[in-house]
Amino acid sequence: MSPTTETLTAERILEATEEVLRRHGPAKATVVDVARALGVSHGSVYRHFRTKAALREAVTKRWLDRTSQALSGIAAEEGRGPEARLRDWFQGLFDAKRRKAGHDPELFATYSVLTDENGEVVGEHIDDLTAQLTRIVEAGVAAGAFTAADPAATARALFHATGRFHDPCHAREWERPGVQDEFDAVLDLLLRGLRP
Amino acid sequence: MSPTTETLTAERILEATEEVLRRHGPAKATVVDVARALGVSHGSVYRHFRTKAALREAVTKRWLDRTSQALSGIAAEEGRGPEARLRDWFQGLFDAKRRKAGHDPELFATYSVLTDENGEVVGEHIDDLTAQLTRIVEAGVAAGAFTAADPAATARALFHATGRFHDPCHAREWERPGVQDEFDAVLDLLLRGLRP
DNA sequence: CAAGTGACAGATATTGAAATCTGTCATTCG
DNA sequence: CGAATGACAGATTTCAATATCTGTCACTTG
Repeated sequence: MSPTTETLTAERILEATEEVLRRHGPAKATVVDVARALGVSHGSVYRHFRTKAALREAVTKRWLDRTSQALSGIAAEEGRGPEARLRDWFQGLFDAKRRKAGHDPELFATYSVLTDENGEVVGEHIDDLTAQLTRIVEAGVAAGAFTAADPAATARALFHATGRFHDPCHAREWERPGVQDEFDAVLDLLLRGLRP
Repeated sequence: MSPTTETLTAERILEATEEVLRRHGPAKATVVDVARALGVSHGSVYRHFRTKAALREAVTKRWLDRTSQALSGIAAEEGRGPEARLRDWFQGLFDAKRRKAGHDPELFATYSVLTDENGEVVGEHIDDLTAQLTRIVEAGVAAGAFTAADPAATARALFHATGRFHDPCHAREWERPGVQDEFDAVLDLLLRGLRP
């Protein structure tokens, strides 16, 4: 509480962990490094996170939450037609991923490792995204622009069918010329399939 | 040429290499192992394959060719409607992959490593598969069952949209309950999109 | 007494020397 | 003479010793 000593919070630890991951990469980032970065003993870190795995999981969750928040804006846009909204949402997802992967490949690789080891958290994130998608599909059905017996199932199918354009395991292919055309072709086909 | 000594052919080397890969895995399979398995010096192997990478590439190609051959039968089936043919083809692809991944995960992992390091060969294999798909789409268009301005582009879009059900990087998810439903949902959506 | 520490045991990672492998080529073998 | 060999240099991998890390906990500190 003194002016020079900030209290050690979970939030501060997460920030320091992100920084350590950015600097050292996922393989060499240690709890000791995090503690060093904060100027505390590693025992203090364990007071806030039971294990190293829990710490990494929390960082992963934070990162994924940030991404899905960015997209929720498009999902909520009420002004445009359902087709345009759906297209924009997927384009927004694709652009965000591609930008991250292209701009700082090492950091992207770091988070790919983290997501690989935290299937549970990733699953929740995907549930989050498909919930956003479901809302768009439902709005489309309500407006008579889409047909979907089970909007949630349809949303999941849309998400799976576009995996090539947002799943990290395809990141290498996002830089190839023509990916945007491939994306458009897939989305055209899917949107045709949604029409009544 | 003597009864006990077979001549050393590329074919025999490829067979021995597959066996060594099966036994030792991709990381520990060496050219020396292959030569030992054949009872020759490793120099002889280099007479048929310029490098270890070329040898592994040839094995990869053989394996991929076997898989695409198995599918070409369905692609050629003239008796059934285009929708059923398309569905069967993708179901055949999915089943084949899932069976391999589930039955011998280690061997599947071995070939996943091989395909990762041989992007070129994999690309040709995918061209092969999309060519089969293109034929099915074209037949559907000719029969008036499908609409597709550019059948080859549509075939590629179909292949991309179903990646989750044949791309090795999703192999972990193939054992989950409900995958078949997800597959059906995606295929339903795509088939709807193909209809005139 | 709540927040933080640091010594400790067992697990994991690093390191550098030794072993093995890759790819070449002059030589042998049939 | 063409196919096969095995010794070789440089690159890569293995292995065991050494160092570091993880997670705990009795203890200190403000």
